[in-house]
Amino acid sequence: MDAIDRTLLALLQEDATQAYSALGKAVGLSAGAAHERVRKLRDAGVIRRTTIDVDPAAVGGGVLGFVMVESSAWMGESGGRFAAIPEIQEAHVIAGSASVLVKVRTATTEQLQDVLRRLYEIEGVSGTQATVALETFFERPVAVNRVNTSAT
Amino acid sequence: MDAIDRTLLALLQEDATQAYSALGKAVGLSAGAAHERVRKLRDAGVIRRTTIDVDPAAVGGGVLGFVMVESSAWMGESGGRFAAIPEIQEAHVIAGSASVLVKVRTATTEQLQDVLRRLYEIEGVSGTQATVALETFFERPVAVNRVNTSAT
DNA sequence: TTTGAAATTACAACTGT
DNA sequence: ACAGTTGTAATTTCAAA
Repeated sequence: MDAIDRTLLALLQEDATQAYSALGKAVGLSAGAAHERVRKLRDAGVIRRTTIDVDPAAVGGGVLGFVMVESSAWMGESGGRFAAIPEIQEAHVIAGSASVLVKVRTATTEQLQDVLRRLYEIEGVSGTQATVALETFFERPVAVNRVNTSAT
Repeated sequence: MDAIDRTLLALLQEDATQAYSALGKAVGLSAGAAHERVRKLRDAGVIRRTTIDVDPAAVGGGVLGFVMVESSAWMGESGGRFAAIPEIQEAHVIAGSASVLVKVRTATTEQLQDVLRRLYEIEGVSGTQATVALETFFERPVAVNRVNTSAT
């Protein structure tokens, strides 16, 4: 994991369709060498997968909400219950008064309310505190150009 | 945007490296037809880009925090100030008591604290309320298999 | 790093609805 | 006109020297 690897990651985050020859040129390497580096990053799990970025509004996810879920019980094993709600894009166990923070995308605020209803059906959930996003400044991939602390 | 398009989106979210022949087979179309549909989804902006999913922990982003940023002024034009902090992965203007919700990834909690310091340097920011994620249940792409409301 | 074969993409012209 | 099929040339991938 040196500076070249991080540059490759940043370039692929921007556009994963570009050819290895272009990647190699950008970092001063041959296409084969760039290819080999990317293969190793994949094997090491640094690159989890190649995917597409879909416009949420185009697939019925124009309303973005965050919900603080309060609980009266240990929620550490409840991940599957949250994952069963497709509108939930992320779910994190958090420190603090609430127990779980979820990120929700729906087409309408009515559907967001319905997600709250389904959240209450999960055992241990004792309350929710929902916030609607009025505007998204940005959503971007993890920054890779930073002093590294862990990893190979 | 019919059912086949949504299936193609879901397949590409899972693995954007697969060949059009495989995509076509999965939806009962020829490789050329699948290619044409994906091209149109790209042109329409439904597919914003092809990218890689990088493991945050491998690039110094093992600590995940959410920060509610309170403000004493209109924050609608401050997006650039937040974007200038690379550790911030997302920033949303929200309804409610706080003004902006940001998602932050750092290597350590000390670095998270330093992000808070930099947030206070943004004009109008009057307070922050940070929460650390103890565990991430899941983070996944937007669900595409849903009744569509907008779009072509 | 370079090479070369295999696979894939991108782009035709064509067909049917 | 529109969406899909088939065929083909140009790239690209990927393993091996």
